[in-house]
Amino acid sequence: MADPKLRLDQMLTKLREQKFRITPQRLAILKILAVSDGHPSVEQIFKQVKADFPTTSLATLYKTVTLLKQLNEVLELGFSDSGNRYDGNRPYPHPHVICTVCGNIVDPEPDVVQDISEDIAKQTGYFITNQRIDFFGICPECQKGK
Amino acid sequence: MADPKLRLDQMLTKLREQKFRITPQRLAILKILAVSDGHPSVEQIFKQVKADFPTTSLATLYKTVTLLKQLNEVLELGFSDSGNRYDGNRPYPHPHVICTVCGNIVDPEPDVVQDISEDIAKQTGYFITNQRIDFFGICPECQKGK
DNA sequence: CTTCATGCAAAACATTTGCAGCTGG
DNA sequence: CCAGCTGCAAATGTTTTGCATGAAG
Repeated sequence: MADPKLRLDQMLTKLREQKFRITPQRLAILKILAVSDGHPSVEQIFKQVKADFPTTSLATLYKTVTLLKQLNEVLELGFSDSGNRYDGNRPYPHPHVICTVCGNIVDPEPDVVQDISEDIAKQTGYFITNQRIDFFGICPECQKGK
Repeated sequence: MADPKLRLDQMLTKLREQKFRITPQRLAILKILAVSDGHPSVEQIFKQVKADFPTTSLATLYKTVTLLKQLNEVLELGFSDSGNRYDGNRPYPHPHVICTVCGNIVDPEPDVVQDISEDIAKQTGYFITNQRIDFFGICPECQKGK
């Protein structure tokens, strides 16, 4: 995992470069996304943000996350059947392994996944811009619980 | 692509085996999912279904799709930022290539993607049950249109 | 006939938006 | 200062649900 402090600085720099304001609300959100421990949901981020800066609203959280997505400073994992999850620590596409029982999400070592975008592009004629690779299963903890 | 007539028969057999009723509404939905041309959305399926059996309601469509998902006779591609898409022709996990402009979805040849589930399982300790591999990009048609 | 399926309308959710007022730089 | 940000509340869009009616087997 990238150093959270470094990531926070990178995000702040990006905002300043593009003349976006650093508000206390945004700072509180950035701090949590820089760590992104366990790939939090909006609701989880919201809870933590309120501990840091209590008057933050959900709308602001959504707006900030949308902004960071546009700046490519946060990776959104969209799920149609539950809240989306966020990774601000590694904001580039990478595979995820998701527990279908407790919802925990971990990153496997990247080297097990070869990048086949080029093969796909050659074969389909698509100009590939992004990818999403998810594995679903049951984490070691939840296997024990059976 | 699997033969649509064969797929329809397979689905009907599965329903009968499990004592689910074959209603005209279900039959109309199954016919469309057996082809699944272009991986239709609920709205697209709904439009086609109504052409075949006009009194079908959206609720019934959703209920039927939910049933077929449980029977593993349709694959749902969930997207958090737009309607879900469905594939009843190949109802097992396989990679998809999605145009971010027009929404078209195609299946690449499966052989370009090696299955790394086992490596992932070994490395993370997760018991892997499912996977989802999506490539996003711009299809040949939409590239022309630029 | 009896049980299951349908269709309507209302509910449930996550997310987005409009806008008046506030505030960072 | 004042453009951009916040927070509230209302709107949105998709999917689910409760329940009375209808039809499959």
